Amino acid sequence: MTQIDLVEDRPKLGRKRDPSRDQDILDAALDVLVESGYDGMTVDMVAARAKAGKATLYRRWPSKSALVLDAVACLKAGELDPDTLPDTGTLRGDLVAMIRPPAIRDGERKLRIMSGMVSLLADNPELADAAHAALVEPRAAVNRIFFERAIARGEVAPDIDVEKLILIGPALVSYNVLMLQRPVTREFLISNIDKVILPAAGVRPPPTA
Amino acid sequence: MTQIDLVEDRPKLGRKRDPSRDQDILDAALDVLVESGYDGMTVDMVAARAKAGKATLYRRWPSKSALVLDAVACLKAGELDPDTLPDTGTLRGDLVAMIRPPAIRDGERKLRIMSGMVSLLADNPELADAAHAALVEPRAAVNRIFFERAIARGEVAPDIDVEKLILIGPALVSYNVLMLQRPVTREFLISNIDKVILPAAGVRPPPTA
DNA sequence: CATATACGGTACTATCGAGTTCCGGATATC
DNA sequence: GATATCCGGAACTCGATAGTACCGTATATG
Repeated sequence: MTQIDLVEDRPKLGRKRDPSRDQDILDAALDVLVESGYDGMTVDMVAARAKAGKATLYRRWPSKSALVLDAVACLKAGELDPDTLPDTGTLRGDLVAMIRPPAIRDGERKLRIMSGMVSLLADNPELADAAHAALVEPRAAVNRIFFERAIARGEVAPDIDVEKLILIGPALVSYNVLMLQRPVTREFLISNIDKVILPAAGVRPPPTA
Repeated sequence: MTQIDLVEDRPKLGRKRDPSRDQDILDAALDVLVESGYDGMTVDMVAARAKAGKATLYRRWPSKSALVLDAVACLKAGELDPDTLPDTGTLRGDLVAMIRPPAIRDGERKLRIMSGMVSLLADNPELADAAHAALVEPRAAVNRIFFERAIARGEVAPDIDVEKLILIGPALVSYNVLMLQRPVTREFLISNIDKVILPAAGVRPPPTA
């Protein structure tokens, strides 16, 4: 056996690598990705946006694709605290309570990140996994909590297909934004809840006609 | 006024342009677009696939983007004959009757064409319009017919939001394929109909439990 | 204060792809 | 059969970009 443990060649001398630059660069990468898509984005754009030298980027990531993968993987959910989640007592109340301008903006941003990579996902399982974990699953998890609460309350039947229901909202929004190129408005989200999600969940009358 | 009408410089001499090559090239362009996405596709790939010279392509279209735009715009619906459409007497029957392997394949192909261009649509309204007309609208039109028949039969209430309901299916399928990277199966489509679309339309019991 | 490394920035190399040009051969008109 | 234009194909130009090398400067250890 060769010495495997000391492989981490940590330099003991010289200036230290500034860890705060990492996040700046990853943020810049996501910004550029949103604006230009994966193919339209250049490493120089990212460096300029982060006010960093290109060499600094390549000192930390071996390639553009590795940088983007890391940027997506490090994208935090930021809305998944079960404590900060609304709990209004009704399924509709919970779903509607999630509609707030910052959440809408965040969702649209994530959608554009996704759209900038869609054509890569097919032949890049790593990226597809990272994208799913960072962009799709967090929102689905929130909905999952709402539905399980509703089941526990007896508000919806326990045999509903939760995994399907939690995807209706994201699917409608993503189709609306990416395919139809329409903005996401509060009215749109409310009508999704009242006209599609709640009927599919078997909740009788949308409280407001 | 200058002579505007004779601008069409039709050559009267020499070999004629073979119109059948047009469709071959457009088909090849769509194939490559599906497999590689807009940015991954090269004009050489398209020429090779169509067994054509690159010069032949540029004799007919001024640029790669014009070629792709034309390829998408010329993509025909091929399923919109109101005569060949199923008419089973129930909304569910009509929707289920549309589930056939060729239609599934066709739908997935259109979806991948769309995904190969998603990031272009935002700053290319022409392309967005062409994509919508060729890829989104034909399928929506079919569903619209089914829902309007159902309303005429009294099967569903006349005040339902048809324009929203006809998009549920496409939205669920596109999310399933593009975001979740899952295949489109017959069971998936059936469950979309029974668990989401029909409840949203207010059709009481999914005939099969 | 000497050494080693990180930093932002610039210049460079190598590759790749859009678009052009030219070729020999095929096919049309006159 | 002369001429003009098409065809598939190959060679070319030119701009853009991933990745590398190096600069002068800043900051850490010893």
